[in-house]
Amino acid sequence: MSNLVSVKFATLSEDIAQQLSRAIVQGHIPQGSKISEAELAKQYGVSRGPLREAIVKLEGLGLVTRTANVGARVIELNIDDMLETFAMREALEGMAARLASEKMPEEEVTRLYHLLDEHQAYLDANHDEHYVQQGGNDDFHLRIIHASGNTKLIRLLTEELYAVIRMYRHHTADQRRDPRQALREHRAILDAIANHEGDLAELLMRRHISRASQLLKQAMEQCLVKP
Amino acid sequence: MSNLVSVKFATLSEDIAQQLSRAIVQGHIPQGSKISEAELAKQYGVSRGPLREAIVKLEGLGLVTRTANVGARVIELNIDDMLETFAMREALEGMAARLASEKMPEEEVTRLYHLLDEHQAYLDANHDEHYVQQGGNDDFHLRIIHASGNTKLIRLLTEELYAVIRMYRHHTADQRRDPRQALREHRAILDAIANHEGDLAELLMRRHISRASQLLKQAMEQCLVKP
DNA sequence: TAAATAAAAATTGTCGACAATACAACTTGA
DNA sequence: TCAAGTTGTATTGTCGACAATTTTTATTTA
Repeated sequence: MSNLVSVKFATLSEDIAQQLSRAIVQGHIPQGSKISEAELAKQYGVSRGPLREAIVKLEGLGLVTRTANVGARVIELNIDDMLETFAMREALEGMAARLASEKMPEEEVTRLYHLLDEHQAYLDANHDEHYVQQGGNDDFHLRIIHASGNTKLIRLLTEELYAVIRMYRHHTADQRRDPRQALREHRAILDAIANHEGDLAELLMRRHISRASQLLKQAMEQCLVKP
Repeated sequence: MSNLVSVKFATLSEDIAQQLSRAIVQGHIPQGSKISEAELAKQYGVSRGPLREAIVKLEGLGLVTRTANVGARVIELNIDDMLETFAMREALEGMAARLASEKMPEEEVTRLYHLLDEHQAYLDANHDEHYVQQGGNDDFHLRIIHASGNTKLIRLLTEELYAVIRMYRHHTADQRRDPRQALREHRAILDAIANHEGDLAELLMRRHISRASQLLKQAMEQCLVKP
């Protein structure tokens, strides 16, 4: 009986999985900590069955690691793992950008240009304070991913990889020291997509993500924000 | 109490997940069929608990889809899904080839050349009958993937994506009509890796996989081998 | 006959209890 | 004192039973 709102899902298991995922991503359950079934079950007011099922799902998402007869632990963030994750993200989002440049409808291109204009305006108004776009519908990357039209790719990126990616964002200090640069890169990517230049869109997206991973790496080297 | 050998895993859940996975990939449990918890539990001689856990894992692997209060169904293979899967595979294995060209040790390069020679000899001896390399240690692709050194990439490709990919291989007729062409492509990829030409290795791997998906598509259009 | 409703059966979701395993503390013997 | 073995406790793995939901079947009505 802990968390604020318990959005009612169809089953307890889904509900718990969702809550646990958020708790881990946002650091309420610290990295490397042990997941005690009995404890969490009592905490969330359910029996161990659904909770266990939720943990198995989290293992599939890569948020926890499980060992037989020992239990589950929250993953620990480190630079090597981050680089690995971002290498995969580079490959997959690059492909998404390529596909998007073939399939994105004109209206969505227009809407995305408007979105970038809004971001620009935000930066102008807020003294370059970087905008947070964590998974909302106004996240440029998510829009590109969805425009790829590849449902499997969408699922993998948005439901699996992004859980870990958000975790890295949450646990490291504000790494975007030059949000205008990121915005310029977004605009270049969108230009390529608008012109249906798949190769270029992929290239630019990969560079963009590669650069982000380097920035994140630097941020992690300086200080890993401990929960 | 059905399957031939029940390799003893640490937990029943792992054991069942493994067996179910094989049964689905090999078509012993037909596509689109319903997974009845009670029935399978009796069949494998376990209670519904571990079996349920196994099903949740299979859902994570994308082998079954689950809907609340209704149950799990084996996925149904179709061309669109196949193309989606192979698009992801193209992106990820392309990245793997790129990384492998940076990290693969000389000895492994030599061993892989020998492996390709063996394949060549096999084709010469067996009248171009295509060699089956389903997930064994002599699978060229798996060796490249492992040489990438990216553990997350390895896990995703070998444990998740390849389950579905093997399923497509199993359920479609012999699609490789020109195994020598595939071998030539493998050799070209390995050449690029040996020369540490990451860009080229990635490009060639992507072309290779793209070509394979086109062949598979043609095979599926002609006849989907029903179980 | 067909559609709509209600009862029944089957299946999934959840729970509490027991068994098996792992880890810690303690004892024993050299 | 230290190593090995033993016991005890805590945690996970598994099970069978009950509750909730869906699907099927039977019944009623237009």
